[in-house]
This record gives sequence, C-alpha cells and structure tokens, in this order.
Amino acid sequence: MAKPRYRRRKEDRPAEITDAAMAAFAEKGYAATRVEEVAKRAGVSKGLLYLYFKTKEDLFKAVIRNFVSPRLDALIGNIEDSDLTAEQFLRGPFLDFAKTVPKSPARILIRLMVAEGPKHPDLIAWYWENVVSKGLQAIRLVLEKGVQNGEFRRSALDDFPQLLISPILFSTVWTTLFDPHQKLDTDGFMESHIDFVLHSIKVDKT
Amino acid sequence: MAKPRYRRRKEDRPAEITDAAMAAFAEKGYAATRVEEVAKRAGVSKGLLYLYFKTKEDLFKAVIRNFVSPRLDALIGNIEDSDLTAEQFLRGPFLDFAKTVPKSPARILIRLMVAEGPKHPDLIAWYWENVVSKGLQAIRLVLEKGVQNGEFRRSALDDFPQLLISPILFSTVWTTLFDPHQKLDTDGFMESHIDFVLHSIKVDKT
DNA sequence: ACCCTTGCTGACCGGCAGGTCATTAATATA
DNA sequence: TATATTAATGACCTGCCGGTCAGCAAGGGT
Repeated sequence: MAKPRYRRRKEDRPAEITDAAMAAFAEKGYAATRVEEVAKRAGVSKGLLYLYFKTKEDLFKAVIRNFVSPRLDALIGNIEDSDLTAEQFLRGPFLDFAKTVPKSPARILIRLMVAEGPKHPDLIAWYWENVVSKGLQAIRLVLEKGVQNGEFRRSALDDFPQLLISPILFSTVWTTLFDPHQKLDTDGFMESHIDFVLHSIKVDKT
Repeated sequence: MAKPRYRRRKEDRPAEITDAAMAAFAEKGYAATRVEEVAKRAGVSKGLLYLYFKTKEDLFKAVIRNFVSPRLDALIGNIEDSDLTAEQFLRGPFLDFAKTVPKSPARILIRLMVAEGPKHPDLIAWYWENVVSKGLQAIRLVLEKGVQNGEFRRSALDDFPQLLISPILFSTVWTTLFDPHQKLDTDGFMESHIDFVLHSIKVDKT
C-alpha cells in the first residue's frame, strides 16, 4: 500500500511542461532558465522533459507555439462572423484585444520573441506565417471593409497597417521595463491611439 | 629592435573594448557572447578586459551608457536652441531622429534593453533617468510650445507623449525580426505616423 | 499472480565560459 | 644603463548546466 512515487500521465505531461517553462522563461528569460528548474516546476524529472522535447531550444519553440496561436485565432474569428462596422470593430473587439495583451501572460512572449528571436530564424518564420502576416491581413480586411462602407477614406494606413499594432508592442515593453518608475495607463494609451488614427481616416460626414 | 608584442594604451582601451562588445552583443546577444570573444575583437587579452570591467554585466552596462547618452543629448539640444515652430520641429529634427534610429547601430541597444533589461534593474533605473524621462520631458516641451503658439490644441498626447515614440520602437523591432520576410519602409512608416498625429492635434485654421 | 511494456527517475558526464593570478614586458624615472 | 612601476598576457581553475542513460516501477495484458 505504498504511495506511488509517480503516475504515468503521458497525455498531460507536454502541456504541463510547457506551462512550467512559460512561467520560468517569463521570470528569468530563456538563457538564464535552467532546464532542471522547468522540470521541477512541472513536478517532473529532467530526464522526462528530455523525452518530450529534444533540446532546450525545442522546448522554447513549443512554448511560443502553444500560447500564441489560440489567442490570435480567436480575434480573427471575430472579424469574419460579426456584422459590426469597421469603426465599431476597431473600437470594440480590436481595442479590447489591444488592451488585454499588455496585461496578459502573453506579454512575456513578446519580450521573449524580441530577445531570442534573432537566434531562432525558423521560429521567426513560423511566427511570421502564423501570427504576424495573418494579423496584418485581418487588419487590411477591416480597413477595406471600412472603405467599401464609406466609413474610411484610403490613407497611409493601407500601406502601413502596422501603425495600428505598434502601440501594443510599445505598451507591452513599457510595462515590463518601466512600470516601477512610471506607470503607463495602457488602456487610455490604446484608446487615445485609436482615436487619433480614426480621426485621421474617417470620412467627414458633415 | 624586436617588434613589441603590445603597446600600453591605458586611455584608449575602455572605449575600444566597449566598441567591440557593442558589435559582439549586436550579433549574438548578451548571453551568447563570450567575454573572450569581445577581448579578441578588441585585440586584447581577456585578462586585460577584466582590469577595466569588473564583470561581464559591468561591461554590458558600460556599453549601454556609452552609446545612448550622446545621441539623445544631441536631439534635445536641438529643441532648445532652435526657433522652429512645434510642427516644424516634429516634421524636421524629430522625424529625422525617428527615421535614423531603426537604421543605426543604436537599434541593437533597444533590442538589448528589452531582452536583458529586466535582469538589471539598476541599469533600467539609469536608463529611465538619463534617457526616457528626459526624452519625454523634451516632447512635452515641444507640445506645450505648440499649444502656446496656437498651433496645437490640447489633446490626449499631453497625457501620452509616448504615442510619439511608440513607432520608433516598433519599426526597430520589426526590422530586426521580420525584415527577411517583409521589408518595412521605416521612413514612410514614421512619416505617416507623424501625419496622423499632427492631423489630430493641429488647430484648424480654416 | 506473473510478466512485459514503457513512462519515468536521478546520478552522472563533458565541455564550456566567467573569472583569477603569477608572470612578463613595455614604459617612466633617475 | 639600471630600477621601479604597471599595462598586459594567457594558462588555469571551478562551478555550472545541457544532455544522456542504465535501471526502476506503474499499470495493462493474460
């Protein structure tokens, strides 16, 4: 009747390990995180971790892939099957999304991408295809819809849809670096930005 | 008459070493750069490096301090002793600055700050005091001047001067990560951004 | 109850990189 | 030229950490 020293749970292990890794990377960054530390957090031996992930780098990539895709897909799904006007979409779901990111655990990922990305070109490639280019495409879709509706005029935003997401990156980075020195009201920040952009691209109705 | 194996150049060494470190960090990032590699680039032995910098971390901080301050001071100096209008300043020297950063070696520093910053709180503190808060203050000055002139109305930008610099961070990050996949015309990007902002805050003269 | 498969453990290894220090050689001084 | 000073070297040490592997034990099959 001895208490078993462990249980076999092949199914759950990978997710538990990536979760633990996410938390660890968030606190210490990639290079400074020891694989054993990740294992310990996951309640697992280092050896087991290496059964599921070939290398530390492999683990890192898995972390990114796991956390990013679901979030973005949710947002994009929102665009297609909603009947909001373009402005309503930007002030509604998009703004919500933008406000959420800097506060969510996902913000850590952004920092990790910036920090470690250049060392993992294939990861960047994946991220580009599955996240960034998709996201930009979605924004273009919204803008085009706005133009078709007569809400928006054509503007530089058509060439630089990135302008819409730039403050997301900014407030995320700001929060992780400078919050102790000066808080940034990320919600107000995002709202103001959207205001400015919309003010510039909206067709004057008067 | 044997050729000397080295020369004593106490004065120049530190700068040469930080230059070398800057280049090395730029290529490989902080953690992946070996101290010996830095020494080699500087044409110096590892031992000597440790005469001038107590630790690797120390070296890192010196690199940041060396490269950042001069640049920013130059820009800020520009504000005070120019008689440009606020708009002229934003479309002139400020825009030039913003266009330059993502192309200059300084862009590496931004990545390094994002990547390594959280592990060096005292460095962040220094950066906050000597770079960021100074810069924000300068922007506020320009905005206030604009308001006094009757060029600008008061706007959310007074509360969030960061909106002006956010695309600098963005285009820098974009360039280092995604350039191989999709080039970003950083000049056009910055110009469009300034256009949008000015369009929103300018007092209507009609 | 007995295998037999396989999820899981943890002691171990090898190499690497940050940091030290005894020694050397270039200059300053006289 | 002789001596003192110190910039500079590079071999060396040490601890750490990614990665391995021989073996153990959980739990399914019969």
